[in-house]
Amino acid sequence: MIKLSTKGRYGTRLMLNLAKHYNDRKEAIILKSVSDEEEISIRYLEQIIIPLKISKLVKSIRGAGGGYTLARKPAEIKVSEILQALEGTCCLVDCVEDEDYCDRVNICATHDIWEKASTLLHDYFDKTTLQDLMTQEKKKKAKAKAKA
Amino acid sequence: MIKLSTKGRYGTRLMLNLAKHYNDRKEAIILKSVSDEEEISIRYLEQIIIPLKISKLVKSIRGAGGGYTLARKPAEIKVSEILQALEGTCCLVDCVEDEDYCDRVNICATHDIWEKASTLLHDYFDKTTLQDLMTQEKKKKAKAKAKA
DNA sequence: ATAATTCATATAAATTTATGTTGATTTATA
DNA sequence: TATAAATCAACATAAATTTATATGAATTAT
Repeated sequence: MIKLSTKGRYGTRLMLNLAKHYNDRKEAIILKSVSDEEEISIRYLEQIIIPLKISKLVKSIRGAGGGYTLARKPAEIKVSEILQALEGTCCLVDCVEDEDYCDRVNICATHDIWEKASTLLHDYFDKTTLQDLMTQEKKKKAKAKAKA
Repeated sequence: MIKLSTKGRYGTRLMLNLAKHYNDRKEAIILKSVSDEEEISIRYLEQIIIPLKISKLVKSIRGAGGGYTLARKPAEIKVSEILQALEGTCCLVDCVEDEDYCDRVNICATHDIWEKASTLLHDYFDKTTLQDLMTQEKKKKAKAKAKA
């Protein structure tokens, strides 16, 4: 499997969860709440949110009544930014990002297809925002409801 | 990083190497030769080639004078087949392949974007064959030579 | 017989994934 | 001002997976 790490997956769900509450009221959300709703260990979420904070995708409010909020509106946060913060890059292989990684780069045809594939992924994630995810989720829920 | 495993990377190079020699003469190629040319541990190649054999992408000839050959012409072997054999799937996340993996599938919007991204990747690798890679490599080498 | 080679398993090292612990720091609020 | 709630920080541990090497058995051409 070409693997998206749990950091990337959980981090995106974390951000989507913050996005949902961002719509309700702009209160700070505590990780415990995200942990309960998304069924992800709070200890792991604590590790995952650090790079999201460093990349200024979330803001933290310390102390009692504190928590986290999105730093920007859901429509202004791209999935590519989330993955960039968590995975470092959208590339499939090291040799795409770091040309010095392997001295075959200039003669290796496989390098080119991993690069092209990485671009396909990045372009897709770059045009998908948290707002898009919320819209999509509403659709899905309506569909699931209609089915029941 | 959305990571293509070394199995997938090395396995594709292994197949491309066999493809190159398939053109010369259709002799069996020993892994030692692939190991030398691609600078990949022969022990690791031995492990990687097993699933390729199981998926009938390569044929093995045992004993002295033996080795491996492609089971079909390079133009008839898709990169998607190689990755399928080595990675099990082209999917980015388990929940795309196995709907029972997570009970949120029907309400989770992130599932949908991983699925869409997986499809993008698969479609691309499905239209790329070993022959395409060889053509691409010739181009690259000519370019590198012209530059020098 | 011998040497070359695949085939099969075992082991080891590295990384990812996840949880646990302890405590410091900040801040709302009673 | 004391207390509780929450982030922040720095570890330590452990399970699972990936990556890689090691050893030897089985097969076959010469």
